[in-house]
Amino acid sequence: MSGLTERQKLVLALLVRDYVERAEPISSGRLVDNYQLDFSPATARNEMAELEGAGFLYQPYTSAGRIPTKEGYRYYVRKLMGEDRLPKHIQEMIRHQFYQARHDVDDWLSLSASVLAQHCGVAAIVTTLHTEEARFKHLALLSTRGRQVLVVIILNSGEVHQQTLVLDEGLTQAELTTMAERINQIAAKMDAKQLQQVELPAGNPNLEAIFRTVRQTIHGSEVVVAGEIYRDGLANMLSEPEFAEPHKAKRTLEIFEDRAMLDDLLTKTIFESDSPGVHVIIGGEDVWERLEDTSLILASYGASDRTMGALGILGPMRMAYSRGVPTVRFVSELVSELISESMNK
Amino acid sequence: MSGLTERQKLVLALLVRDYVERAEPISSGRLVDNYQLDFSPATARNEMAELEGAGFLYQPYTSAGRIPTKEGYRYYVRKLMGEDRLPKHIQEMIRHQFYQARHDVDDWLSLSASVLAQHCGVAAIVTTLHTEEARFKHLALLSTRGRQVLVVIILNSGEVHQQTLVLDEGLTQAELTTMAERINQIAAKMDAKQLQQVELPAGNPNLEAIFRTVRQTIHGSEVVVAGEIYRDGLANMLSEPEFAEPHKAKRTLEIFEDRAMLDDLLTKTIFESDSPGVHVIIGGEDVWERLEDTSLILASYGASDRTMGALGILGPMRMAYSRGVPTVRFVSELVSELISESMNK
DNA sequence: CGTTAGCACTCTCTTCAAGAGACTGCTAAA
DNA sequence: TTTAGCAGTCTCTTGAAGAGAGTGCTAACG
Repeated sequence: MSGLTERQKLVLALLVRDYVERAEPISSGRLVDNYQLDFSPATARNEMAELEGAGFLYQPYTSAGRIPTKEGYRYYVRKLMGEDRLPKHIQEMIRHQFYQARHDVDDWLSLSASVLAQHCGVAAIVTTLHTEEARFKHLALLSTRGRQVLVVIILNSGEVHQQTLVLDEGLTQAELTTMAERINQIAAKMDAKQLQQVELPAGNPNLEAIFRTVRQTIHGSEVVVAGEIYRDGLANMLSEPEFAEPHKAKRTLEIFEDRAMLDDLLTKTIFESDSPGVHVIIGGEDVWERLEDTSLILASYGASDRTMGALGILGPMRMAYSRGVPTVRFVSELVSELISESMNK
Repeated sequence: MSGLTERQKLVLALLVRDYVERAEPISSGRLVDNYQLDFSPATARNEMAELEGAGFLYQPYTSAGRIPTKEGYRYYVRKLMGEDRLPKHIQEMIRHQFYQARHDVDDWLSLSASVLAQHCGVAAIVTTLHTEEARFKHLALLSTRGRQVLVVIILNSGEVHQQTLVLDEGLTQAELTTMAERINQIAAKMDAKQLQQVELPAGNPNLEAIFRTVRQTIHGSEVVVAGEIYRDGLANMLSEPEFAEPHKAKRTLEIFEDRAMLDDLLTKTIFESDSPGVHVIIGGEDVWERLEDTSLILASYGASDRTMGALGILGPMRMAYSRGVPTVRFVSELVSELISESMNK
């Protein structure tokens, strides 16, 4: 589907780069001038019209320059940006900052936030994680065929467990729904220990069987929960022109303050994704509505293969991805390295 | 010096109240109307002119309404505001929020921040404190008379210790300065333990005597250091019209992110002040330049007589002091109470 | 056929002037 | 001492005009 010509890719890449820097719609003339392209503004205009058709650019109004769309940024990050390492001298600078700190995980983490904020000019987040016993949230019972029942259990984390069960006697869907309702009330928010202590009315083998399933599911489960959150660089963001309107700034700050939101975000991207490395979330990826104009660059850190938390940056969609991605990657690797070392001692 | 007539006080109080609510210059007509005063706008104008002369009000331009000055707010808070308790039903609401939380100091503190932010509509800060061993920062030696020398030692906290010492033999100021210089280099940033391990060149009784003084000073000293900082309600602030200009919002956010600044602020107001209770810092009290347009309401909390930290709110100078002061007081008392109880168990 | 110069057209942004509106300070009367 | 009345001041809004920036289209060019 990558039906873009090389020149179109070039135009898109340069336009994103230029727009990130200037925060103003980029015109054909400017682009050709600024990057000494060997074709004329008219040609650039044609390509830009093409890119607009493909959904990568838009004009704020007829006859203004172009601005990348969400899709434009995504294409840029995935295919055009390249995977540069952070320049050596910056790596050294950051290493130095870490070596000067006290040798203590807490310090490294809060330093990470500060370093990320400083080097990327946006807001930074670092979270620690720990696992917590799972709690029961919701149960649904679905009759499938004969005495077979599909048991769906939802944990407080949102995690879903499914299991089929064969009951002693067939029950109608209505009866199953009533029973599920009952269990939902009894077991609301309980953890494994509390569930163990529930005394069921005797003489209902179906109820007992289902409840046993619930107990087993919760018992074996752990839920990843964010612990501490370190934040830094909020003030940076307010320098960005996109936050000139206070209500936009407010929205972004609310995201930044909303632990539940951040937890969800980090869990979903870092822990439920199978691809390792740096994750870039552009404009909420059409999942998180509130992140409409916001982007994040996230990575996990930890000792060897054990993930201990997530770190990254948060900024306007017009963000220097080509700087942010290598920086986040480098810091996450550095912190992981430091933690591993300190654990081997 | 309180040379204001009763009516002037009334006008000032109402004007502050009204301005806090409306965030616009208040005119004589509006004031009389809104509060059904039994004198005419013309009279109000005369009083306002008087109050302007006294430095409590100003006009943003000729023939606009009036706005309170820093001094206006201070007078209001000190003399006019009254010392209302928080209304019973709000007290109950807040208590409820606390009783629903887990019974754990960390939770109480982060909850405090959230409650303060919510009820006062501004940003909230809660800090924990712990004492830490003092470290050496700087030494100055001043020759006073004959063999008498004034030893001035500065700790890392900024705390200053003075002591006079009588040396074996008189030294010139130049010699003293050199010696101080030498010690400053050797002992930089050392704590008591490190100072103990320093081996001095033998045969210099003066040096030894002075160094002994340094050791003793540092040894007995502890320094109060802020630990965790809980913040909440940042987003609230951006709703205030004073933060419509991004650079102002940025300045305030920078304060909020600047741990060193907050430490200094809290230490100076809460711990070096002798008056207990709630402290109101209006417009930086001409000490902290960066707090120019900002006000804080702070109080300490802790079990019985042991201060464990500080909490309070931070907002624009146009802040609802009459709501903030009782709220901060109540929350600080409530947290103290909860902590005391939990320690007695 | 792709590329490009030229140009008409569109839309925003700035500037300026005029007028409305909001308050004040002053004067003179109550 | 208080207050009605009023001239004067300053801001804010509105509208129109003009400059500026940039595009899309057309037609010419290699």
